[in-house]
Amino acid sequence: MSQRPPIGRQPGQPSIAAVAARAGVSIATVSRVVNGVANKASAATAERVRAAIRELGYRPISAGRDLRQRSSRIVALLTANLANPAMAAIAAAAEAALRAEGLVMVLCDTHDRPELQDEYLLAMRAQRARAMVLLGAVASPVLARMQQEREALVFVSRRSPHGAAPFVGIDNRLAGIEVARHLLARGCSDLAVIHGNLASSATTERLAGFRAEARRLGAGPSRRAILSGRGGDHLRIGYEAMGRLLALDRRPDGLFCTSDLIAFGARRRALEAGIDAPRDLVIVGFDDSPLNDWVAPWLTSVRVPYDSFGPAIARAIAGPPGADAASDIILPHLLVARGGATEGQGHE
Amino acid sequence: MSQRPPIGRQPGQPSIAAVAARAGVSIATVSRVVNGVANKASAATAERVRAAIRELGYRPISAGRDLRQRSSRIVALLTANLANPAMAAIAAAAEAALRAEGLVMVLCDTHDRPELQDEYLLAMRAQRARAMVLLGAVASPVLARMQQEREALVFVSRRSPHGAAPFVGIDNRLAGIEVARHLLARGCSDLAVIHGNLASSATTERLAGFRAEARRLGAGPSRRAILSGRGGDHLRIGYEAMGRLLALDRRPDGLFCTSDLIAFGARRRALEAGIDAPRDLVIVGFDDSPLNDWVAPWLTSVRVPYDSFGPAIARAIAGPPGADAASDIILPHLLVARGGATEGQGHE
DNA sequence: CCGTTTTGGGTAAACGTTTACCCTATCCGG
DNA sequence: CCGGATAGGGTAAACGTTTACCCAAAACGG
Repeated sequence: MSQRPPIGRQPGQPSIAAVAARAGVSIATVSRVVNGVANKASAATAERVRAAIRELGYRPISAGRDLRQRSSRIVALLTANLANPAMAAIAAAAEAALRAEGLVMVLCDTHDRPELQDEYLLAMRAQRARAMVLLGAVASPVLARMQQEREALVFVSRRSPHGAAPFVGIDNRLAGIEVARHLLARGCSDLAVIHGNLASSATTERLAGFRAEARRLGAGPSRRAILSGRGGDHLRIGYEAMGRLLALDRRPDGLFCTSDLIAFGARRRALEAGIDAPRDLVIVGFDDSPLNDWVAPWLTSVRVPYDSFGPAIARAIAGPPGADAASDIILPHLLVARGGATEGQGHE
Repeated sequence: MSQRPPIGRQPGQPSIAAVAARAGVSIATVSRVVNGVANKASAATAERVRAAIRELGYRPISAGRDLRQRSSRIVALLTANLANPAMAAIAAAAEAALRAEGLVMVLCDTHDRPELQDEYLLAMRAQRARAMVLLGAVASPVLARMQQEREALVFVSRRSPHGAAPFVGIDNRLAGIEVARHLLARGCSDLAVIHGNLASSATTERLAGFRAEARRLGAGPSRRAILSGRGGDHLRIGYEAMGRLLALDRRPDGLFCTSDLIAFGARRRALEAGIDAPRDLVIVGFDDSPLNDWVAPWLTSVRVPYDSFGPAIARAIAGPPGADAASDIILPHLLVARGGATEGQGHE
């Protein structure tokens, strides 16, 4: 059965010992040169070592280092839903930023399920991941425990469900306010909202800002016009909720969806009922994936700055591990108006 | 400066020794129980060990195992472009399938750049990745070398640029043929093509099938109606090429884009010129991301079976490392017709 | 009842790094 | 010319697993 070569394959893979031998120094010296320890090798020696490394094509095996240092160069990114282009965009940005710091990103899709999230957290701790980045965290036992054990955690987009912790994201409340203003500025009088999981701080903050501002301007949406949906599939949530919205006696003319996917679902349902956006109904989404410019010219959306997320995440990881609240990194967002009078309002 | 605790953090992390002590056995026994080695522990002992593991919350640190076994549980997935929802969908499927096998997936975005691909390949080999999955490989020196050193490589979607190697994908040539038939069946008489990088086997095969079948049916597109674009941004390629297509004396009424993103770009340019799809122009794309149903009801596209890619990739990895040509895994595709007569043709 | 397997389990040697110590020259200020 | 710093570099001990050996006891075939 065990027809695979006993164990010692990888003929190429030169070890540090091979380099040391070739350069005529000890492995300690090679290690020090590799890691750039100062005052530990003469210029000549260092150059000899570097030459040997080049010639052999040596790269330190991470397992050795990881074992010794009790920590790896891996950073785990747990995303709630990779099918969401916005999440994918952030993941891509994070990957680029992390690798610029010499870190390796492993990607896990939790599908917003607590057990899966826990399983991943445990698996990643066994990998001695340097940090876990939660892009859309959900409450779970292991997460709670790790947070109080001060494991290196960074919450992106959605705040920790278990108290203060390092956070990277935008000002969701302010964005909600801007959306309300935008809809009213476009002449909408009957507002409605379709939102996802209220356990997400992003959702609740957006919603709170929106409602407060709409009410302040005398156009607060009725309670019956604020719909939510179960499950993680935003497309279906939007589709299904729009159906209910259409059944209302007074049809809304302005709709805020707390994610673009919800907006996609809602619009499709509306179209089926002969209602076209933005002609009959102004829809505002959230996230504004880079693809929107190409596939959704009808959708006004709040753009989160994907590219800035990468470096911000990297910074959060490099930062103090015991970072409390104050260490939040809030990035600027931008309401991108489409399909109407060409207006756009920024936020410094 | 070195204010971080000297080195021995992680108070929680129990090691195999702790488990052994608690269960009153040697670490060897613990290891054997963990790995399910038969006939090496009595039922009673095994249960005692398992109890200790549960109580301590023990998980083997991978670095230890990796070092000893000279191989990790990491599988690297190098994708050409994570911004493409189709690639993201495949990545997500692969991740799920791999983790079901106890493997961990690390994601790298090569942006279709050879140097970056090489850098990643080297980095992943240093991680002792069990296999590298190339989702859209590009020719590069390190890739060529690794392939001839029989490193575990799996090519997805796009074949290896360096000769025969394990492959997972669809029958691109056949798909191209079906696209030609579809356009003609919809009454198009002037066909055009916009394609991406010809170094991609997927592109060339699709193109070849399409041209051959169109010609056979007496409607081969003129040479001037086959356009390509430089760079990796398919959206721009489509947009720009469509511009050139519009300048042609005879405007095509059927367009084959070798990726959906190209189609998105093309359609937008067409719209700007007042040409609407599918009314004035039938566009067929390729990949058919799950989002298309929601955002692109006008786009007919060849759907690749994302979900099947995950298990197929896992199988390819588990398979013989020296797998030659014959080990290709060809998955069924499906032409999804939208925006016209509701027809759909499958392929078993 | 003897010889041979099989079962159950411990010992210790890897695996490839990093790094705390140790040691020897030099250098340099006075 | 002496004493201390510093530069340059080697030795060996971790790090946490897996697994090749070794060995005792039990089971078993005759």
